[in-house]
Amino acid sequence: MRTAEASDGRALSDLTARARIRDAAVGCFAEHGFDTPFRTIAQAAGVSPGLITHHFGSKAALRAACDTEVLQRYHRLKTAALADPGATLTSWLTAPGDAAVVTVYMLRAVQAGGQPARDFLDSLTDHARTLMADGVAAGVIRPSRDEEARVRHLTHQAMGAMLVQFLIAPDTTPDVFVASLRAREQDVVLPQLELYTEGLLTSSDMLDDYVRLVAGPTGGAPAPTA
Amino acid sequence: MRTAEASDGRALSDLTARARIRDAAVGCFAEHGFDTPFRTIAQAAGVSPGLITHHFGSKAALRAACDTEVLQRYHRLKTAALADPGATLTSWLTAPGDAAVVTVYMLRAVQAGGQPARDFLDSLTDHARTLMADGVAAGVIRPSRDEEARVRHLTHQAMGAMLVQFLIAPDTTPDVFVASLRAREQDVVLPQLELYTEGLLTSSDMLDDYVRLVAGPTGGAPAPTA
DNA sequence: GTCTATATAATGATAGAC
DNA sequence: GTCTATCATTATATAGAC
Repeated sequence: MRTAEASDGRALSDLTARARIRDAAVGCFAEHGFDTPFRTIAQAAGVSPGLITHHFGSKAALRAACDTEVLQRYHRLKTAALADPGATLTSWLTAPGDAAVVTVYMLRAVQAGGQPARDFLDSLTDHARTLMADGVAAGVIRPSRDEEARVRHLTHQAMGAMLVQFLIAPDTTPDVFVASLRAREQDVVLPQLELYTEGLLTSSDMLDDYVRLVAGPTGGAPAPTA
Repeated sequence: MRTAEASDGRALSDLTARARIRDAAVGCFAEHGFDTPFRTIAQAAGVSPGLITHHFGSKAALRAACDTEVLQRYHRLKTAALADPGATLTSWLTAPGDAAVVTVYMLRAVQAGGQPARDFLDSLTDHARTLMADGVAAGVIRPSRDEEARVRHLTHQAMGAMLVQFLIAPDTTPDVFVASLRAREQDVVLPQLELYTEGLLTSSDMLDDYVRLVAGPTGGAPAPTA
């Protein structure tokens, strides 16, 4: 008899052992990193270490299963947040509980690099692309000469700044980390709002020169009028 | 007979064995990460693995010696670049050779987190602080309501974006990585110049609200007039 | 100072009993 | 399906010969 595999609610303790191991691994990976030994994961799942290998075959396969699980949770949280107009991107990414685990897991995946890092960053970029396009369409965000380059760069920049905050923070639980992010909010929101509102440079000479030099001869997009 | 310990020029092959091991470790750590086994480092240094333990005692001590060495190289490169008015910060960070090793080593140190990450980021922030203050004094950079928060945030953001580029790039040598950074320059310079020149938002409402809400009651710095 | 050989510890993966 | 016991690998650190 197989119980439902937590297609939505989750948190039920009567799951398939495979699902329980996977969820325990997601939690351990978020909390202690991907080098967490099988013994720790098995203990968290309430099973023996050998059973992990029995169900997943190898550590790489377990990691892959956790990656897809976290990506699914991310998309669930994303659609739930899009339905709530009051939630900003950083507000729900730093919510405690499941969102905190997803956020820290993604940070650790980016930290570890490789294809999983690219996959998670692509998902975040997809998210930012729609938000950015909506903002431009609504007139609250200035258009760019290269929208795709901008959304990628801003996503990498935002994720990178968050990753740096994570890397210099002491080792804690996901909930404690996102709480520290919110606590230090004033240190980042003011500079960020200044930058997004007023820019950094007093003159547009550097941008003008660059556009004339690089984007000009190749027939780049015309300068936005907004 | 002890030869000079490479106080400046370096690259001499007649160094103390300890220095040769340290330099080999710096190169291996930059190229293959801090998990490089002793065998690889010993082979690169032309010594036996046991000699590493004999000279440094433990792997943590070797790592610490490499950290201070790289920090010294960074400061040497920094002062050399400050003497050259034509060099920008990213231009000499992405120069091939010794600068590339220093850059990638620092990226890997930040990736690994902990106290070394904080130390390297502090040095980079110190560097940015003077550049930013000079720019504000020269009138090319807008003043901020909180200069210290801005310099920290912008440094973390810039380093974070570079780190993300590094983490999603395929494993290569430091020289190849910084070359790829320069090759992809147009993907990041245009969005960055747009952001630094024009900002992102069309309205200053969010900033005004935030300043009134948070910085106002606590007697924050007045809005810059530039 | 330097090397060879070894001790020790930890981990992922395997084999077989229940 | 699950567990216990074991294997094989890897890496750091140590001991002692030269």
